[in-house]
Amino acid sequence: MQLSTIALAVQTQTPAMGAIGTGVRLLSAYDSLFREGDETTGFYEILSGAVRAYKIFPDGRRQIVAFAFAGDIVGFGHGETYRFDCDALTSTRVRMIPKASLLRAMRERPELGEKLLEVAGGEVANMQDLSILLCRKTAIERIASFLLTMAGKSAGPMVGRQLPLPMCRADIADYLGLTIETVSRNMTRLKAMRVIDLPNRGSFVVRDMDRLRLLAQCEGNMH
Amino acid sequence: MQLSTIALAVQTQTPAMGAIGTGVRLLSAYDSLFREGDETTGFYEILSGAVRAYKIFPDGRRQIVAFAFAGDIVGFGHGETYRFDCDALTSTRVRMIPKASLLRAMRERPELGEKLLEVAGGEVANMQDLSILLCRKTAIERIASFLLTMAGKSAGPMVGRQLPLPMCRADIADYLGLTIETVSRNMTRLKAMRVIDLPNRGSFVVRDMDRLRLLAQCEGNMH
DNA sequence: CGGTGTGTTGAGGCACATCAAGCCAGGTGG
DNA sequence: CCACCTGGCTTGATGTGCCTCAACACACCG
Repeated sequence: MQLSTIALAVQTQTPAMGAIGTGVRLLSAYDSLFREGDETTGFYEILSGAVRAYKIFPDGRRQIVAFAFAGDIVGFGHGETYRFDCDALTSTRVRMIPKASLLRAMRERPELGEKLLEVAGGEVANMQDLSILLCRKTAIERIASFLLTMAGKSAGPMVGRQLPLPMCRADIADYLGLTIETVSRNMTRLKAMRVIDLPNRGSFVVRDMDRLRLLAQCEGNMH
Repeated sequence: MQLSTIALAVQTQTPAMGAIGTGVRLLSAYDSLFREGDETTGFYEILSGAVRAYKIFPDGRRQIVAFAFAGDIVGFGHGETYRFDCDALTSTRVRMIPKASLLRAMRERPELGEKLLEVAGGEVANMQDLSILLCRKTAIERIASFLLTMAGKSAGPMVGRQLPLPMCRADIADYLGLTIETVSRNMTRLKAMRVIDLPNRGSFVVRDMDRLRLLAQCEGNMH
């Protein structure tokens, strides 16, 4: 299943991490990046595609903790071993940044440490938003918020254009703390309200950004 | 498990931090440490007492993001300005660590940066656990988890002894994403089950640690 | 063509929210 | 010392949003 991880020893240059990263890996859909309990060998910078990070409970419940897209870095927030599973949603390229070399680079360039602290801070902020979303918002508010952030992820105009939605309903449900049925119902509800359109699997269109924002902001229809 | 988001493993006695801190402030109950939007002047080490960090929404809803106790450090995960309000639960002493001096120290001793990065990572992890708690657990599971972490916070034996519970029901409710009524009902339910005891306001006793653990682990009574 | 996996739609139940009293300890003033 | 108030907590009755269970629609594939 997840054997096709071809390691390419390519030195790609991105502004983010410069010359630190070395190995680039190519993942197919649902290939694993790392598993809960694995030793944390390093961080991964997503070059293209998308991944999901999640935890599975003994009783089968699953919580997707984050989606990450091109430009994001995953692997933070773990100690000696990874605390979550992480795998690709679609065909994905990642660059591995070994922990050791990151620490070495940090010794040489302390400003890098500051930068990383900032990144970590942003991550914390995201998680706080997620917590709020999960316990203070209704189903339709959660979906609206989710679609809004998904729209924000892709470059270019956000309205009236097909935007990628690379994850399946089950992934969305497990991220938002809902069931697939509730996700489906509220998506069609948003479609009926002419706020979004669902032309096909794997993409969506924002038709009325203002109302989408309104719904996401908890102001929408809480009577 | 998921409590001290802002709270971290940096110990008071660490020589690293020791010489950095300067001003000590004394707060009474509900005195503010900082407010959302304030410029981040620095971090605070809790010397004694306890604080809560929270966000208030335009519609009045409140989400407590973390509680922090003696030995914890708050103020991480913010950019130029603080991302949430923070104030004391009880009489509390804090030591302020100015941001500038921390950055200076980081340049001189890069290993400090590592430590802080670890700390930030732990914070992210805690927030992820909180997300899981908020959307995958039932009311009684949330309360059990909460009491378990509260028990873990205080030194000494955890069973059969009065443990401090410095926050009111409303604080617990806003942390766990429940109402005060639901918190109250499930606390008395745990008491009726002889898992805990509630001798008086501001404290609780663990009577059956195994069952408390079981309940917290999502295994408890999910039919 | 049936088989499978993903998404949609419908009916009914349950956990938690909401609304509303009532309880109890601490404080204050007569 | 008691009457009264206040705020935090508990308990009860009722409503509702989401879950559960179940069937169906549809695309894809051998």
